[in-house]
Amino acid sequence: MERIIMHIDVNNAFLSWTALYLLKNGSKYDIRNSYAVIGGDEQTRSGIVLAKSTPAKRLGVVTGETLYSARKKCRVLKTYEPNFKFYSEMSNKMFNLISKYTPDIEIASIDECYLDYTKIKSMQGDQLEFAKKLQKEIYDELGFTVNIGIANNKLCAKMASDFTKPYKIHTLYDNEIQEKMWPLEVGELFGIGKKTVPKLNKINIFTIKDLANSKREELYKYFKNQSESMINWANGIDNSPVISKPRIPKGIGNEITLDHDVTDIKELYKYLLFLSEKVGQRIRKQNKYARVIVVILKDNNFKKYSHQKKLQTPTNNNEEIYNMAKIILREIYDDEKIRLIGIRLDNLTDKKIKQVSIFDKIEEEKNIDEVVDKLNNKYKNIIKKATLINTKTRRE
DNA sequence: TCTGGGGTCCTAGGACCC
DNA sequence: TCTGGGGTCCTAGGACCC
Repeated sequence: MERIIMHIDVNNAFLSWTALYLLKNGSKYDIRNSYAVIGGDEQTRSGIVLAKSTPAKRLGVVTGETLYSARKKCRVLKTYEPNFKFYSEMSNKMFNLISKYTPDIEIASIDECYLDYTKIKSMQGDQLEFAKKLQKEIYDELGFTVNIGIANNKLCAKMASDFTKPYKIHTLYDNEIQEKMWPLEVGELFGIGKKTVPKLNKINIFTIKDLANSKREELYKYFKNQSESMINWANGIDNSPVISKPRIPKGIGNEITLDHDVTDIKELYKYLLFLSEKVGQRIRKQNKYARVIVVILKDNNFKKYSHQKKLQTPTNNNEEIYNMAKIILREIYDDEKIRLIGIRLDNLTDKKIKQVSIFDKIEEEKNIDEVVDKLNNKYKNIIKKATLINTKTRRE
């Protein structure tokens, strides 16, 4: 049977949600209608555009560019800090609202999801009418607009929801692919990023149609095993199912850009300690253990590199994470000027494989971590290790 | 006043085993 | 006169997405 899939995508999510937050807290303005962006903090060297209003977009402001560059395009630009806690509330409200209609939704990110309409069509009726109703309901109940794409698979639904914005519904059924998708530039295709576009252009592929009609053997020379799926995407072929099960994380990582370049390894240790506690807290919340610990560095030339170590015994213990991270750092650090440092826990597993010889010590430490986690949750992170008290930590 | 942070998946090369 | 090769695991890095 032919599937009917919808992709629901919040318009300018962070900016819309901050607009609502401000309105809720007494602001007279709706920043959605002014030259506004959500951006990081230039003082801590995270000054990039995370989301922009439609008027700002019209002046050429793009996501990911520096605030400095955005301001050059729009001198009256206003910037607002992100409020992830509120974003996550709004996100949950939207997914809950959509879930009323079917459990078959896949949460793809904080502001988008897929919905498998196939099974509920007989109950809910025409999909376009349903989409209109859903879109209006989200706006009436929650106050922000979404785009909805309707198609026969996830890829095309996703492409359709991106066509024109805001507050639009588009279809991209199998029989519309040539007319609606093929004329687009190849970089518009989901999965084709900014590194791949120049490579494709070089072999005379400029539109999605060019890619769809390209020769498999020719493409294989440049993209190897990737070429098969690239051609499939360009033809709108995607058989992946809507997966409604909550995603189990494959890895947990945190990284911080430092407010100045650091060359003192002892200073880097402090950040490692901070990061160990952060990822430790998160992994224990998931009830998982990590087999692999990765340390990530970025130097002042923006070169990123990482090293990892596999553990004998998986861990979720702060002290163990920290100690291993220090060992890895010592191995890779060679007096570069460090701009960013991160820790990632990978190869997650459910159970700890117990090693009797050191078991007692670990259990004891683990209990301490758990007590601290509870207190942290209760008293908003007032408990910090002594060495961290003087370490500048950044807001989310 | 230059450039975030959270992920996923893939690839290539080396080590190691049989 | 020659020195396999498949399978698997591990690691580092890259591309992509929001």
